[in-house]
Amino acid sequence: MGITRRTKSVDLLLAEFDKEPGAISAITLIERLNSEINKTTIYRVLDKLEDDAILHSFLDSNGNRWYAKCKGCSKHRHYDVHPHFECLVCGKMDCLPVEVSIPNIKNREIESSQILIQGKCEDCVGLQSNSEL
Amino acid sequence: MGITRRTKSVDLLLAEFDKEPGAISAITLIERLNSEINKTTIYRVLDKLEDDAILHSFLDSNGNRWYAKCKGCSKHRHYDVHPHFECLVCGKMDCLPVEVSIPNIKNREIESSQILIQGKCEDCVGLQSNSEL
DNA sequence: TTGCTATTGCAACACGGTTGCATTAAAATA
DNA sequence: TATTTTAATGCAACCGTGTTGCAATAGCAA
Repeated sequence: MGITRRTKSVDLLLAEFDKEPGAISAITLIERLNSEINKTTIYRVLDKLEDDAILHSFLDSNGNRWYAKCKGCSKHRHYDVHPHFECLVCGKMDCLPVEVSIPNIKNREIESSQILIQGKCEDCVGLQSNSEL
Repeated sequence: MGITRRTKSVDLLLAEFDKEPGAISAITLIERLNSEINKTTIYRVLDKLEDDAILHSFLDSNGNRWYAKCKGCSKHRHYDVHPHFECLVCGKMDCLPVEVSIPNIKNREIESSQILIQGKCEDCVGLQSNSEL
């Protein structure tokens, strides 16, 4: 069941995703908004925004959940075949506008798939790390 | 730091992976072995077996960790580009002997990637579900 | 303005995993 | 074989992310 009432919590959470082009972790949202919204509420609203296909979520390599705005996710089916990219230098996470094709696998039926890529993002790929100096 | 002494815990854990062709979750191992090994020890031994590239680990869609025997993982680098397949019917998890190629992404440097595919496994793909009857 | 009920905050809990520390037991050495 | 060293273990207590139950609050339709 999705969102039926426009509340302060919904507005505040959506505002965070308007500020930020990439994904935001649930933990970060709780840190940023804890003076204004209770964490239980944050989890509940995120859940509903995902039901409504306004956000989609995925896990990072630590098992923590991240949320990002849906682009082209329908209410009935999430087309989340795009990979998520985690920058190991700055920690930024974003949705890659690429499609990775999962090959058909003999005798198996694929329902969904998640791809997490880790490396250096555009901002960090040029930078020299301390250990390389 | 990997394993330096052959202990009961190491033997018991390795025996579990000899019984089972697929992956086993940490939770399952704790359930199965809790009368013989303390859970702290289980986590510690799994960690070391991973350091030694005897096992590799990955997360499922709930953020729970699974372990599987390494085939072709070197001590220095894990070649875990193979996807992991989670059967949504029977819960079985296994390593797919396929390589999925991650395309190069402009201005980014890829260090590693994880692919989790969900669907029906070989044993469950033919079965009729109750809702379809 | 009233009434219905979705939403919220709070406290307590669930659960996978970790830490610190005293004890035990591999295995190297004598 | 007996001794010594120290890796490995068990235990209790803890940590962090997320959930639940319930009473209070606040959208919003009538």
